[in-house]
Amino acid sequence: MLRTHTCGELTEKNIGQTVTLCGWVDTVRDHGGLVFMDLRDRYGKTQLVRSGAVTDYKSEDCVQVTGTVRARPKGTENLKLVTGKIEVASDAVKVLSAGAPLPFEVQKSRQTNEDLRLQYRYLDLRNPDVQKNLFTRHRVCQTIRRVLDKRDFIEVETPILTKSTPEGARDYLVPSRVNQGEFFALPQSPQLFKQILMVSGFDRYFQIAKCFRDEDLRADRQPEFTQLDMEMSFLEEDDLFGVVEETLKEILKDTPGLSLKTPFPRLTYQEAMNRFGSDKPDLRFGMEIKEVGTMVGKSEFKIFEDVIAAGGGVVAGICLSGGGDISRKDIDGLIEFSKAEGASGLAYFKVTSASALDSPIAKFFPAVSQAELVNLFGAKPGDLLLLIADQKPKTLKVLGALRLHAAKWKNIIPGGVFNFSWVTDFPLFKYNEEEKRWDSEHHPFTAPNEADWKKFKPSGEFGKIRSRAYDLVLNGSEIASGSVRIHDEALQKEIFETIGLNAKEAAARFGFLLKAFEFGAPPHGGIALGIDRILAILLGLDSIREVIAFPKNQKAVCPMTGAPSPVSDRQLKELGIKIR
RNA sequence: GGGGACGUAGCUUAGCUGGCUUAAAGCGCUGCCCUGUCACGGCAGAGAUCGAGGGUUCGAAUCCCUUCGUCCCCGCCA
Repeated sequence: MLRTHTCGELTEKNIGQTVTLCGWVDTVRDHGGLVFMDLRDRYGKTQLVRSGAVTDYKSEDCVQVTGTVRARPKGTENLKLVTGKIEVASDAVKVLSAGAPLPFEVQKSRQTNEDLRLQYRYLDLRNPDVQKNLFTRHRVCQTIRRVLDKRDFIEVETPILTKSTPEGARDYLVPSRVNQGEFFALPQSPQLFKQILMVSGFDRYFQIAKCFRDEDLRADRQPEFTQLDMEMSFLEEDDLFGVVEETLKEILKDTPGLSLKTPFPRLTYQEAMNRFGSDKPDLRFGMEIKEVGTMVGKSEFKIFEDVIAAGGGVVAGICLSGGGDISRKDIDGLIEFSKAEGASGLAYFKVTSASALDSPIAKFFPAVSQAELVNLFGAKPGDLLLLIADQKPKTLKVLGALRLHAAKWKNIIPGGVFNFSWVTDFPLFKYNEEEKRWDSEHHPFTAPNEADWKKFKPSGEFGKIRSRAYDLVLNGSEIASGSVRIHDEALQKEIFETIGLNAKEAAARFGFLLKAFEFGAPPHGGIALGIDRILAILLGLDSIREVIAFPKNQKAVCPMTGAPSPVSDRQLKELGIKIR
């Protein structure tokens, strides 16, 4: 009887059986008439086939082998690369589809020029190492659906062709043929639809949703990406954090050898900025920022004195463990880096003893101050102190960047660690210098911290108002962002007024949402998790392109299909569009 | 829009302070040899207008300018 197997399914139990195997030829070895091949299935598993004298096939041909499973002869059974103890002695090898000469070796595609990989993505994806990423992605999505279904979430598809609401990122626009001169936009996120679903009473919604943003690309940013979008009614932050933590815990269970402690630690935005100079702090290592203002304020170093005297200025720094042996050239590199980040300079001190510093500017600091500095940072001889003096926000930002830069350079960030944390209490607004007005930091439907709103709104101190927005951070990457929303019509109007959106404009953009809110909107909130980013980090990959089947390159072009591409005049005419 | 890196056989790279290069190596490819190999081994061979264009020079893969392509970062990403 004929039985069909994939390579990975065959074991010693199959010895004696006649099987048909289909797959791709991984390698062929010819030993003077005795020919062996490794046949590869879709899991990247290979099976050794002893194929007699048949040689009219080669690497990456798609073949069908019929033969008998049998034990390997003594001395050849302990092999690493193929199923060790058995082999298939073929009676017939049929080439189902011959492979053309290869542009690169499939097994080594990860070492190949990425442009070529993407151009021949189908071959790149034959590489088991690359294929594994998509299998993991599938597994993660199944886990998400299982966990959320069990928790009574319902997955709802929202439109891909939708309304342009030009805020935030640029929209991808789609011209309408039926309504010439009018455009759909591809969704930047299902944000408004999921809030409307709350109004409809689906109080637990999720969607594994494609989102589109027409902005410049990065290793962790593609024009189309996937997010796990969620929204819940009648929730408090803790409810949502719990669901997300449970989901991630289950996801990490799929990855052997990893465990996850919940609940995740929480930091406020202010804390994150003060301690790490970032709203997405990498907590895998210390090197926290310390403000040193008062003790160096007593120094005779004029630059520091002036900054502090100016008001709003601070002196703060970090301690680079073991950085004391830094060369003059590398110091210059750090100074240049700091300046590129906006600092006017960088002060550095090599720690020479438990109480003494070595630096071109050390002479301006009395021995007491030097000892205090060493003490403050808990520095050891051989460490390097890096200080920035400027207005507080800029100082923190530069030190945050410097902290990451120096840690990467010194290779002190541990690998194989997954460090999740919540960052809460983001500011509600940020000041737009160009437009001379306040903008929403997150989006205009984000609920303010109630106490802050009451306290600072009347006095117009909008910058001090915290919001109920939160981010989830993994190893220094923002992997999720969400908020408790506004469900009160009057409050929503006040927010619009604050960001300079009059009733008419608000109605034109979000009228459908505001209208929906008139009919009994429940308190609600939600979050969106970047699936691509999470996968890339969990799999230890540098780019989300590795976890996307058919990604775009840095110029937002698909090297395989050549998209985007010009269209015919006829198509344009039908759409009523003229190209300049 | 700005800063940086890279571009040399099908692939990965070396050479690049100008001439010892008739551009080198590994992998892959082709042919021959080998009956237990699995990163097989041995022998032989094909394969490169050094991304493109221009310039400097007696002489350019190498220096200069322009241009194209890819990647990383800043800006941008509510």
